[in-house]
Amino acid sequence: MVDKSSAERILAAVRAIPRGQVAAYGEVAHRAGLPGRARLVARLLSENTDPGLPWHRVLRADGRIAMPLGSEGFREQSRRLRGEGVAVVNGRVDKSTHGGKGLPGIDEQLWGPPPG
DNA sequence: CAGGTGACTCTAC
DNA sequence: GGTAGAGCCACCT
Repeated sequence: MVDKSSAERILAAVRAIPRGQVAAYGEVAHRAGLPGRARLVARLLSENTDPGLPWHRVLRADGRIAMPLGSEGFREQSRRLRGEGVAVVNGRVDKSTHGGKGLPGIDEQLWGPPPG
């Protein structure tokens, strides 16, 4: 793995996000080996058309969905997240209730520094 | 080459 | 908890 295209690394990092978990644009970019390219991640997701890509697991740094409430993409993202057991409240991912299912803490799984 | 834009992020108030 | 400003990178006009 020397250097595939930045896009491929980013897409790989997004696909690497476990089901029921979420990651921030900057976090994904960092994992992809592209620190500071959060905007590049956003642009890729906007251009991406792969239905198998868990793009809905990518949120902003504050846990907010990176789209206006009521927007088509917003509803799609929130719906998919809920389908995975992730609670979405007011356009924001609830990392406290876990949906009341006893799911692992999202913030402790992926929001902190990446595991070694 | 300069200026504007965006599914971003950080710091300061 | 919020808003405002600046920094950031890739792309378009």
